Amino acid sequence: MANIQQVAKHAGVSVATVSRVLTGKNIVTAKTKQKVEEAIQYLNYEPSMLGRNLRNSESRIVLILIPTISNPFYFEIIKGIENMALSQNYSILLCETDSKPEKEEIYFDLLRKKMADGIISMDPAVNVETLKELSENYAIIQCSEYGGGVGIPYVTIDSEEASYRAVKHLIQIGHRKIALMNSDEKFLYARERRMGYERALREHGIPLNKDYILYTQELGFEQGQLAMKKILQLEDRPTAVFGVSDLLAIGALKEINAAGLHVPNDIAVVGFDKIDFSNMTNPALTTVAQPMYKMGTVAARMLIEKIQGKPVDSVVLGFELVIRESTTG
Amino acid sequence: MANIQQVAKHAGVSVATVSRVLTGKNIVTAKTKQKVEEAIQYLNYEPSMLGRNLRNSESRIVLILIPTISNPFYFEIIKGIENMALSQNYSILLCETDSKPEKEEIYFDLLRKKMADGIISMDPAVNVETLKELSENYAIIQCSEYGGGVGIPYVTIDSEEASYRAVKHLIQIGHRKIALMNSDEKFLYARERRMGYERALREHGIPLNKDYILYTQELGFEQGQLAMKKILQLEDRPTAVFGVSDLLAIGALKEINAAGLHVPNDIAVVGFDKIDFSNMTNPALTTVAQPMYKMGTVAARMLIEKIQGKPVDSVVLGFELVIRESTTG
DNA sequence: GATGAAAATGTAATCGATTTCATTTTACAG
DNA sequence: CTGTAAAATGAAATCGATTACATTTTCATC
Repeated sequence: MANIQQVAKHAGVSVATVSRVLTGKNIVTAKTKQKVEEAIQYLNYEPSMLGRNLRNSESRIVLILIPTISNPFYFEIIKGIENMALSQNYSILLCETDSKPEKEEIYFDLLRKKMADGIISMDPAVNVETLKELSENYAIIQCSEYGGGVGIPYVTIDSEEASYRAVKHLIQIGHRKIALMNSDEKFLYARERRMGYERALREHGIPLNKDYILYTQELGFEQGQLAMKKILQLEDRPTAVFGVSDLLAIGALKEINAAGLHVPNDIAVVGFDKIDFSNMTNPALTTVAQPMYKMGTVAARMLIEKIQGKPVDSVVLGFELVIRESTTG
Repeated sequence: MANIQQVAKHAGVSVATVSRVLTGKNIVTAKTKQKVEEAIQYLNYEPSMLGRNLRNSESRIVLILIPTISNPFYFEIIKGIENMALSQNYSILLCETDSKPEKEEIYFDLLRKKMADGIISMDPAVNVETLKELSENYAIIQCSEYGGGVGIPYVTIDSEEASYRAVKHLIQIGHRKIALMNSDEKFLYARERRMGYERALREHGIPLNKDYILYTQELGFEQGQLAMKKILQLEDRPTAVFGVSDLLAIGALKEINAAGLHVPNDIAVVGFDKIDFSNMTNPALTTVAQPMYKMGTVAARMLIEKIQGKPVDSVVLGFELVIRESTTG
């Protein structure tokens, strides 16, 4: 509980000198340095971030905005962000918005009140207006999800292409009746994924069937079950389902099994994200793997550069189709 | 980017008066209050937590120590902690230790450097010595996991009784050959759960079979698969498996399915924790539900009271056995 | 209108560090 | 031994709030 004053006094030097030893930037005689270090040892001194942060006008905390902590999709990204942040002496504060503006505001306020130095937003439902406004004065990066054309740097993958490749895979193994379980198209990624889906069909001369496209409010397991229920009731039942999240696809799996049908023999299933659980289901899920860890580290680096006032450019990363039992038996 | 000085100047009052308006504690004339509020509006002023925190010698941040963010078991607890913390104007910093002392130290340092006001530890592998030492000067609560007899307040459930009830359920539906997939017994909860298992067997006159007790390094899916592989190779194959975490049980499920056996007809499975995914598997998992959200709110309240210097007592919460398809078909 | 207590406001110290600028010490050449 | 430039150190301002204490204002009462 000692402070820098007491260390200075005990070492017989000024606080400035102690500070120099602490930050290690300025030159200090080996002898005085040792005196100071002994005093630090003796008093069990730990520099207070409160004082340092005030003086430096920084908090060394970055915010990560996610809609919900329950979606494992964010795990690897968060790990990536965290490791990069930690290596630069930043701590991360995980902010669950529940896609509610009120909760979002709590965290925006943290930024305004200097409790945080920047934000990495992964919430597709984020208020883009406010975000845009904040980005004029604060460091903000969009990760994975992004609102187009607002001038906020982002890191993401090519959703359209990823979706195209997933559907193309289904077509190549013989499917022509392919359902799409999509998210609300107010989200850019949802529009892009539908476009990829349509492009694959078009390219293979498969006519678009509106009944095969379903929209869900959220990307969770229950929504997947519900959507699958509807699909199973269609007269001309699809032989394959592409869900834009693994949780949706896992919900579909469960529902198909419950109906006494077999995956992939009766219906093949493809997911999106390659969350840990996509490998634990029965059968294991074919899915699109985003480079999540990488995405996290890139986002963190971009944010820190933004905080330091450097200019940063948006980044589009690659992806990979992981073929497993739910499409190939 | 205005500070309190500028607000005071613009409103024609002293900084003390502005501060009084901000904190709302001291009495200020309606007229001056209005002047100040107008100035705040006009200058777009937001009080800096950096200044406030230094002056108040607090950071209003609490740390949550978890071994890994990938285990969904922690979700609900975290939500509980977060909501309670938020309501008291605290923010939470999620700290993944990977059960590594080095990472743990990073977060302990945050506490020592006044970057955090307290810690809720959910890491069973935490260094209890250091924790004990820290608890003399800082606010610390153990949640869910705890090292006994170190004098740090904790909130948990009665693991022995929960385990006893889970095994008793298996016995009641006719099983006598019951395997236990347990965690390393260096953890108190692992010892308690084995004791509950043994008590249930003893009470029903079932002799203990050492071969039926397996130990895993971690509580993950892969460890569950591995353990199940071993169990399937036993000469006298068990008809039921009790895993001390849902992830272990889900690993077992997958492995049983892969071996062409049926759950629960060939082998019944029981998990522990009632994570979201325990309901998404095929079949849905019978499991022990811990009151996770409640546990989180209680832990947070205890921590905040500790921070405020109040004395706090440990709490043991109830649990519930959730019977689903993996034991009853 | 004077008086005094209560209410409102202001002044200045404080929290704990960093950093600019001034001063002292060191080291080396002459 | 002296002079001087460079290196080391110190004094004090600063970051932005809160608050103890001092001072001023208000207002009921006589």
